[in-house]
This record gives sequence, C-alpha cells and structure tokens, in this order.
Amino acid sequence: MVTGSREDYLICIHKLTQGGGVAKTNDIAQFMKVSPASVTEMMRRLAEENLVDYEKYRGVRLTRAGQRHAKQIRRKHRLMERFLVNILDTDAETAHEEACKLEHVLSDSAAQKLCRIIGEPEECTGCDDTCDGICVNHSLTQDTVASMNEGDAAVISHLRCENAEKIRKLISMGFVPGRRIVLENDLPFKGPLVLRIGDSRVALDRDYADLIFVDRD
Amino acid sequence: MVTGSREDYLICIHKLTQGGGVAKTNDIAQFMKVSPASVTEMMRRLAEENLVDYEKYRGVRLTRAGQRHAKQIRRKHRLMERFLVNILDTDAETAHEEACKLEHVLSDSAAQKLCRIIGEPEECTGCDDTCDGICVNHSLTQDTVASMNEGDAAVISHLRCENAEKIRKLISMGFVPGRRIVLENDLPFKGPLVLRIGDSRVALDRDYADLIFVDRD
DNA sequence: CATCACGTTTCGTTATGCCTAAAATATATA
DNA sequence: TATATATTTTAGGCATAACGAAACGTGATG
Ligand SMILES: [Mn+2]
Ligand SMILES: [Mn+2]
Ligand SMILES: [Mn+2]
Ligand SMILES: [Mn+2]
Repeated sequence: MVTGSREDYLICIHKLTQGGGVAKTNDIAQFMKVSPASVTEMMRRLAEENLVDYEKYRGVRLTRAGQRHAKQIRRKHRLMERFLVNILDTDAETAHEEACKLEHVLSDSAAQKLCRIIGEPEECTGCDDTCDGICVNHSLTQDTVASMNEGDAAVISHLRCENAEKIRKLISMGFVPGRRIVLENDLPFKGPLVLRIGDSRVALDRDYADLIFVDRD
Repeated sequence: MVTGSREDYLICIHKLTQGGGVAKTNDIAQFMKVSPASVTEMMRRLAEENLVDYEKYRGVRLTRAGQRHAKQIRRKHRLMERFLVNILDTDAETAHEEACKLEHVLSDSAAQKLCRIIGEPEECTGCDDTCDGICVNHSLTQDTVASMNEGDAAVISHLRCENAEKIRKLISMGFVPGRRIVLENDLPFKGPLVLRIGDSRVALDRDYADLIFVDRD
C-alpha cells in the first residue's frame, strides 16, 4: 500500500528529476524537511515496491509506475488547490498546505468529477511533463468562440493556457470544458458577446473570445 | 496531536454513547474492526490526552473536549459527504467511504466555507446534538439577491440548499460565498438580472435570485 | 462462597516513519 | 596518490498503531 508519506516522497523525486537525471539523498531530505537517514530508509522501501530505481550512493529516479503515481497525486493537488481558491475562496498559501493533505485522500473518480467543474487550469499552463497522459488539450480543435456567428452552438473543448487570472475568470463564469454554449449576441449595441451556457446567459468581453476553444456541432 | 486514527475512535465513542452511558471495549473493537487489545491501548492514550474518561474494565465516555472534537469531525464528514453527492455526483456508499478519510484532513475554515455553499437544510433540520453550536447559517441574513435594487452592492453570504443542480450551476457561474456582487441590471428589457462578480458580468435568471443570500453593505 | 465464563487488559512482537550518532563511501584538494 | 571534506548509509532508538496469546477482573450461577 502506498501511504501518504510515500506519496510525498514520490512527488518530491518527481519534482527534483523534472529536468532529467537523478535525485540525491540530501536534496530529498532538504525538500522533505527530514533527515538524510530517513530518506535512505524510505528509498529502500520504495525500491522494494518498484516505485523507484535506487542505487546506493548514486541517487534515485522514478520507475514508470512511480512516475504514474506521482503525476496523479500532483494533479489531485492542483485540482484541490484550485477548488479551495476558486470555490472556497481560500488564500493561496493555506490552499497549498491543505491541498498537500487532501491530495492523498481524494479518489481518482472524485478528482475526475472535480475536474469537470473547475477544469484543469494551471495544469496546462506551459504544459510541462507532469501533464502528459492526463491533459489532453493539445490534440484538440483550434476553433475559438471568436470564430462563431450569431446563433451558432458549440461545446467548450478547452481554454487557452496563458494567463491564470483570465482562466480563473472564465471558469468562474462557467466556461468549463464540456459545457454547451450558444452565441446569442442579441444585445442592441456593439458591446460584450452574449452567450448561453446551458440555460443561463453570460456576457463575455470580446477579448476573451479567443481564449475559449470550441467543438462546432 | 490528534491523529486520524484517534479521531475515528472519538467518533465511534460518540456514536456509541449517543443515548447516554459508557462505551465498552468490545463494542468499540467491533465498530472499528480492530482487536479489543488495540482498543484498550488507545483508550489509555486518549485518557492521557483528556479526550475520554476511562476506568479499566468499566467502559469509556468522552470528556467535554473529546465531545467537541468528535462533533466537529462528524460535521466535516457530513459536509464532505454532501459535497461529494450533491456537487460531484458521487454515489452514497462511495461518498461515505471517501468522506471518512476527508473528514480528518478538511480544515475548520474550509468546512465553514463549504457549509455556506451546500450547508444547512438537511444538516440542521431536526438539529440533533451532533450539530449544535457549530452550524451557524441560522443566524445569517435572510436577504437574497431578489431584494436588491439596481446599483446595490453586497457580499454573498450563502446559498439556499434545495436543488443540487441549481447549486452546481450557481457555483460554476461564480456565485460563491464571500464574493462581492453588484446588481447592474442594465439590459434594456425585462430579462435576466445582470450582476458584476468582481470585474466580470454575469446574467442570472430571475428565478435563481432568491437562492443567493447576501449581506448588504 | 467458590467457580466459571466472558470481557478486558497486559505482554511481546510487528510495521511505518522518524531521529541522532557513528561508520562507510565518494569527491575535491593538495 | 594521499588526505580532507562532504555525502550517504548503517546502527540503534523512539512513537504510533496494530496483532495474538496469556493473564486477569467481574458478575452470574450453583
Ligand atoms: Mn500547491
Ligand atoms: Mn502531500
Ligand atoms: Mn457517512
Ligand atoms: Mn474517518
């Protein structure tokens, strides 16, 4: 069984080996705020469980399984963090700390469902390796709301990952992957676009229109 | 420090002594799916920390502090369970199991904020002892967005818990406790209300207006 | 009142996860 | 190459939380 502590070690190694190479005992110890002796001990155990490749004195790296596990936990962390900040209005620092505990407890399926509500915000900003295999936005449509005409319907595919602040705003307005939208644009002046999301109506500033990728019907 | 395991024992004792009297070692063991030996051991520790009154061979009951703690955890359990079912659409059984882990990790302040979103109705209907002195929504404002006039500003206090689907929608639109809103209502026809949330504009159907409780400035 | 059965506690052991101090090994410097 | 320094591992301990087996209390029965 992979406990919370083990998971934190996996995450730590994943971060330290992001750019390639191995993680060294001392670095892990420092990151984890734990003695080097404790790290050695833990590496032995993780190696036994085939979550890391470990050679004495040489450093450690994640196995395929370890990597998969680390990515999943990191994703849960980001999702919970987003949830705490966007929905519960927690401050960033507190949110990070609490997410660091929740990440070990949130089930895969709950994470998946959470993702449908709050989307995958930061996850795709500058899409790093921690993202592949989970985040699938790359391969999707390049059409945006800007290309839609009055009366057009579409389903939101994903959001342009560029500005966290703007993404946050879009999400809080209900622009979340999977949602069906219709461009109504029935305002009698050249102002913001008006869209239906499900059966509610939202006004969207025009310069946000190309941040929202859509699948046309 | 009160660990997750200790908390589960406190909850167990709280349930077993609901109707008065003491909890017996064997009953706790059965409930916790643990050996009686483990229970005795734990009771000794909880007694040391003044969370239970414990007399060998005689049974155990919660102290004031233990009771307070047990109630708080049970509340977090219910809140998470409800969140999982109402918002994430998890089935009851799974939700219970997951809540049983999340209850030990959710912070007081996150619980409080969650309560304002999904909180009250069932939780406090027939307000049993597990609830008293904790749930505070009763004392909150009864004003809703429906009572606001054009130009009025307010802060969202909590949401009416009645229809999971509607709550989900409100959340995804950005109507979340703590957010500041302004009623603009500048659409030139008697349609949905238009509100500012932060600096974005949202159109809200009128029949949602009385689901959002607000604190006026 | 002695005895017995059942519930409860004690004892010795295990596993996790952490620690410090000491020993081993690797790396840098002379 | 030899020595000094830094890194890492090993050894020995501690706290939590669990177990089974053995010892022990308590209340019920004869
Ligand atoms: Mn974080
Ligand atoms: Mn963590
Ligand atoms: Mn439950
Ligand atoms: Mn629990």
